[in-house]
Amino acid sequence: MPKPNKKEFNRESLLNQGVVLFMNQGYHGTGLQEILDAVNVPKGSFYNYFSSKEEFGAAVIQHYIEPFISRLSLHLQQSGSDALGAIRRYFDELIVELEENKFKGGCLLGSLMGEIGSTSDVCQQSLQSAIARYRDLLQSGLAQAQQQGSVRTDKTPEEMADLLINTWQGALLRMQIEKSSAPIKQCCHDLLNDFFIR
Amino acid sequence: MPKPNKKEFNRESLLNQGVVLFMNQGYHGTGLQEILDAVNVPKGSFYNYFSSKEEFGAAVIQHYIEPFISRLSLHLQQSGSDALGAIRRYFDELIVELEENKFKGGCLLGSLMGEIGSTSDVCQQSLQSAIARYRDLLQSGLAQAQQQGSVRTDKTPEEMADLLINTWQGALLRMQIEKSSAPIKQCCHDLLNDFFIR
DNA sequence: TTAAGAAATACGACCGGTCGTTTTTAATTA
DNA sequence: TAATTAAAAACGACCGGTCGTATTTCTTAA
Repeated sequence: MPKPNKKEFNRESLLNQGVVLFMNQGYHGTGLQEILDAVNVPKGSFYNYFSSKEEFGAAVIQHYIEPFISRLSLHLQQSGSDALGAIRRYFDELIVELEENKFKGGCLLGSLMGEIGSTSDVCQQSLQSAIARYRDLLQSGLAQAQQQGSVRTDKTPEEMADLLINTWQGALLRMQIEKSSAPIKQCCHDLLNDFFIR
Repeated sequence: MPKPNKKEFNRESLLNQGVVLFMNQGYHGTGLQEILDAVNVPKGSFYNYFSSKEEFGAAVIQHYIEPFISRLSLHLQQSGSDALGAIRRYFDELIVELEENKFKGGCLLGSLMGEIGSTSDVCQQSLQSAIARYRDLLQSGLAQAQQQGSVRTDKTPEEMADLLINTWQGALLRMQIEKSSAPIKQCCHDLLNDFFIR
């Protein structure tokens, strides 16, 4: 019989809900009770899944970044000779989704970097590794684009990947308080259609 | 005799401490008690100065941005025919100070945008106006630089000011978790010494 | 100038609630 | 029955905010 594996299901549900609530209300602004209620897991059971809120937060961060890496990775391997186009299409997809969400909550990584990046070592390390993985992928895409001749070669792929990530993060913050997608659109335009090509 | 004006002094002390603690621990991560203890103001007195924690947060935001506007403004009016140089020197100053602080706490605006930008209307508006004032000043500086021939003219000063602010914010977040000034240095270099000049 | 009255501020105790976590009990499995 | 896991109950600490009251400051009138 297919074991329901309720434990793994609950764990996943908690992580999913953690992403949503941490993104909308922040880490300290979200109580465990709120997360547990949303997925119908008793409070006493939480510590069967995670050893503390802090460790849970670190796990939420890793859980959050996974889909983004998968999607960007897919875009890159699909469009063989147009890596820059793949990156453009990937961010365009994100913009569409952010507009659908009415600009509620930008990027969990950005929000948590500011809120607990300096106070929680565990979460800081998780943020570091999440961003590093994301950056490495973006960097490899930009390196491809350089070889394909669509991106300037007088800057390293790493430098450009970092710049793109940082500007994107800042633009997401602006988007939230301006309630407009203009900042993120301009971010992509300025970098992907101007600065990175020469 | 010089009137002590204890009220105004206490109010200022609370705002100063609010900046420090909100920056290091976030809004929800900082209790009123902690702020009050640090400046020796009793709990019951807080609400003679501010009507709620939320309004206090909004006031802290305005209090925070003021020195930055003054400093940038001073740099701009001091260097008559080199507005771009003034902007460069202003950011270089910030970088030095951030390095001295060992990268603890980047920018209060960035942190609070992510944490409460979507949940507190009062603070969201305060963040909006603070950033708008800062952006307008930076924009006027870039416009000067354009007239002086040191900055490209095929982009509007507004667009460049927004890009610089957003990238700077993102770089500050990265700085915090990487514990390195490399992101903010690269931000200034990429924009002020490359993208903005042609 | 002074006395009296009104208003604002100072202050600590305390409110109901929620926080993250631990301990204890109940249920399940071996 | 013994061992393992789930969940309920309880824990102290702390949250933002309110209370009554004591003190100061400001306003007014004599």
